[in-house]
Amino acid sequence: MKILVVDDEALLVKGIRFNLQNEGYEVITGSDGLEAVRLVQEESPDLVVLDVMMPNMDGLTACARIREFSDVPIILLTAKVDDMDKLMGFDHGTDDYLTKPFNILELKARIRALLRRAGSSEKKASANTLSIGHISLDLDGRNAYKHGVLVDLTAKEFDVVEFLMRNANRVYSREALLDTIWTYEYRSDIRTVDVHIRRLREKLEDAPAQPKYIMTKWGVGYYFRK
Amino acid sequence: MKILVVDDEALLVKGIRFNLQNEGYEVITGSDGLEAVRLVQEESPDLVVLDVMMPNMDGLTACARIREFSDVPIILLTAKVDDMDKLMGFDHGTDDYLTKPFNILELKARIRALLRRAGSSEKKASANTLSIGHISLDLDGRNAYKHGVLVDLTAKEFDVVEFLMRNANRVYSREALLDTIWTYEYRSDIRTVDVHIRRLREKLEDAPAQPKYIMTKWGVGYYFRK
DNA sequence: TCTATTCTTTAAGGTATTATGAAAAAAGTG
DNA sequence: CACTTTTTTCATAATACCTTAAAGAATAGA
Repeated sequence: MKILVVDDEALLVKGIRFNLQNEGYEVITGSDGLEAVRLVQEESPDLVVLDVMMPNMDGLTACARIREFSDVPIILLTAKVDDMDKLMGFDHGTDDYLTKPFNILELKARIRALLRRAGSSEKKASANTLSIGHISLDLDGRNAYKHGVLVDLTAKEFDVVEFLMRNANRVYSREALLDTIWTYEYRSDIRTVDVHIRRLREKLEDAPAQPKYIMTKWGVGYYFRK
Repeated sequence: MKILVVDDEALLVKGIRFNLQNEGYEVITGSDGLEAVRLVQEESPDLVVLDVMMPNMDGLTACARIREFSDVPIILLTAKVDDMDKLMGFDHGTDDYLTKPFNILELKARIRALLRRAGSSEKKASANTLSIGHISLDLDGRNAYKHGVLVDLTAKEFDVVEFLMRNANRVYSREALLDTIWTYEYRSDIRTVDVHIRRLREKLEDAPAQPKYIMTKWGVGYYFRK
């Protein structure tokens, strides 16, 4: 799966590329609207991530231009909430949009959803779950189950446990977790992670004080034990 | 891989150079911000390590200047925690930063990570392990295995055994170990190393009193026998 | 064998890190 | 705008870890 990412913030593009490549996607990048149109023509990617605010040609115009010859799925990134208004009113052929700052997990989720939808003619919607021990996640419904019993997790709690389960047995520092699960430009109190871990243990572990899955690696960080 | 290290503390630069060269990197050095910018232009290194506090031109300015013509990965070294605030905005084009004093292992790890990320177009995250005899390390999870059985190591224990295994058959004095694995400017009791070695033997050797891997070189230091 | 030196082991105190409780701040909702 | 829920922050308690010190064991050299 080839994904085109176009934004004039080089650092952001770099971060997105890194994350998507880790996910197994092929990533090509550009930095303005004209380039976006050209790259869609030349590379025919499977999906496009496009910033609204860009030099030369803005994302909305680029989007419309692309639609003249392709119906590749397009995700727009908007910086200001004001931009949303424009998006809502006009039909530029956008398939989805994301307001900055967003977290990488969210972008990944949307990309997965769009790609699945695009190729849904052949693919069956397989029950999308992730289970380790007595804990399992329903990724579509964003529900968690403990011993098969539904447990109510908040959005962030789900993000945290999903990330840890996807990368079970791998230790992540609080900093690393903040960087990937929280919004990419925000650095909040490091202890926030501890509190989320505690809530998850309360909700998912049989004995929260002696966790069997949501583990602490002393002096390093947290991990989900498989 | 060519790495540029710029810091006005000659001793620190020397230490870093020594360590990176041991790792197989080509190292060039400078001592102030102006020199940093010049050397990036002239030598086009693959990565830059830059101190924030320097004569002539500070690291942040140098970083921004370099970004005008190059997107080489840059790691900033900051002495005071106050400096961190400035970095937090990171519009300087920094890719990573490290607070002094740091230990060499951490710097190496960050360099490895950045280089991998920079050239990640080819590489995929492979199971990252290190095995000698019946002892193996899972570098991602920071777990150790003895005869394939998980053994719980503390953060420092893991650092020590990882270092020794990476440099198997090579003897290190206690001083050398303190310098590389502990923070570089700190000199704690020399016996601390002994205690860590003992714990490692307890956890990893079949017969801790007759070690087969974690060896003593009498009158010199310790090494991991391959 | 004896002595000096170096290494191993033990145990305890201090330090740094994590867990917990509670409450403020922020984000949704109707 | 009031109300609920979620997220973040902060303070304190609990605890794992690291370091230190000191005594005992092993080694090398005389």
